[in-house]
Amino acid sequence: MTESPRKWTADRIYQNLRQGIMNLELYPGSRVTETELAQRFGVSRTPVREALQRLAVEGYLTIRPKHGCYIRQLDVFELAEYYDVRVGLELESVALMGKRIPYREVAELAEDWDPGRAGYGLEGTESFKDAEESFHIRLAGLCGNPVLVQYLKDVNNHIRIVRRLGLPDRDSVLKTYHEHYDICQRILANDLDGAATLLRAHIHESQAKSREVTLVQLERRRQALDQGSGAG
Amino acid sequence: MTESPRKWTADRIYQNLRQGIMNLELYPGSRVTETELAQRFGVSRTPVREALQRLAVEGYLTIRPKHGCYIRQLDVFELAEYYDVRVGLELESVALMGKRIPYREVAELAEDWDPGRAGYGLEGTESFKDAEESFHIRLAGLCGNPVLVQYLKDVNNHIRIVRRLGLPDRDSVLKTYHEHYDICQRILANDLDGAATLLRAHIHESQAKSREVTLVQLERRRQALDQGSGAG
DNA sequence: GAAAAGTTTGTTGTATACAACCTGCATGGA
DNA sequence: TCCATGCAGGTTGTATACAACAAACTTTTC
Repeated sequence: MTESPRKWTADRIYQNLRQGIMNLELYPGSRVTETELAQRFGVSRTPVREALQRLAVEGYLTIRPKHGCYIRQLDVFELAEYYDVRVGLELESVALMGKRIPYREVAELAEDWDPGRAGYGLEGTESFKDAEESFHIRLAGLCGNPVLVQYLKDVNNHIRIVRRLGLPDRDSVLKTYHEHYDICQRILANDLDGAATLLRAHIHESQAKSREVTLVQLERRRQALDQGSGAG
Repeated sequence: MTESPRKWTADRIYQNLRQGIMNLELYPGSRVTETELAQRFGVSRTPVREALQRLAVEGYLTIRPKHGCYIRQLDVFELAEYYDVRVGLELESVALMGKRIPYREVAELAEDWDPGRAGYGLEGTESFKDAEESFHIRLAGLCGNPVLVQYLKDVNNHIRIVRRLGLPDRDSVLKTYHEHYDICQRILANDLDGAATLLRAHIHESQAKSREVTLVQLERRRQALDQGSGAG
């Protein structure tokens, strides 16, 4: 889905809006109109429409037929549901490794998440969040099922918004290193069930954390936007 | 994703093309152009473009940027991958029932698939295929995670093409009844792990069957299209 | 005869015009 | 005071025009 610049204008708008939604610059629930966006980007409505339609299909916003587009609301319950889907997909990816365990690749992955050489400069940075997400994608990728990975990426698209909200402290970074490492080790030890159990717990922790963080951060962001004016 | 008629023209084209792709009237790999479709439906290119873009995002066709649209190839390996995703999602839905087992709804579902009162008129009909798919959607729906169900529906959209290819004989219909019924019974007996095991095996059987049937039927359909001319 | 360059045709991408429709408000009546 | 009707503004949905680009074909040259 994240192809290279496919259609210059339309794709630019798409990427731009997507980022805006992720960063909560486009506040959930707010309305955007094609005309307004077309003016803002200095293009016609056509590429804007294309971008909006894509975003709608992908779940970033909802289109009320003859009325307008609304940035998708973050619903804490719905977010939790996405996490459960993640569990289903990621656990199945581990199960699929039973056919042929990709020892070498898992070992490489484990090396990158060795708590001994943990990147202690990363805590509190966006890049740690990216790395965390990347771990799960890489791990799932090793099952040899690109379709599953595609679905997992799609799920990630929906939870990334909240995934980035709370910045992790040093302890939770280290904890993540340990957990990722342990999951890999279980796989290397041929204990796929054990890996699955750890993975499930790991994702459930994220799920719980996301629930705590969401409402607080959302409110904070709202206040910032209110003060900083309507960010035209 | 299967909303009611959202936008008259564009949605009509979308539904129409989607059906065409499902029924293999639009043969996999063939090219379609916006202009051609616009003429065929007697509308302008705009709604056609919208329909094509949706179909592209949903994976029914691929758009080569300045060249045209190609109906998605059916790849037997890829289809198998979709089946594995199904396993992941459906098994997780069963696992999620652990929080609160919906006895009454599962009992109703079991009743509908009681082998004793099996609908023996159904074998060989399209409606049996629909019912089969519906069982899995209903079952997953009972876990109380609409997002998961949405993903499962999406997966079904991709495998429905092949799911319908081979018509089932009487034996496999009865077998399906038994398996569906047994899965429900395990859940009612509070044996979610047992249900999961059965479910996994059940889906894997479909997966294997689909693999057999696909290539044969695909070839048959191709020949029919060749004989019956280009089906303008 | 083969390869390369220029041309031609066709298709998509974007801009704009117009029509249908929905929403909200104001006005009028009960 | 409350509800219904009509009007106005704004927004989307569709049609069409034009430009940019890609691929295929033809022509030319070696």
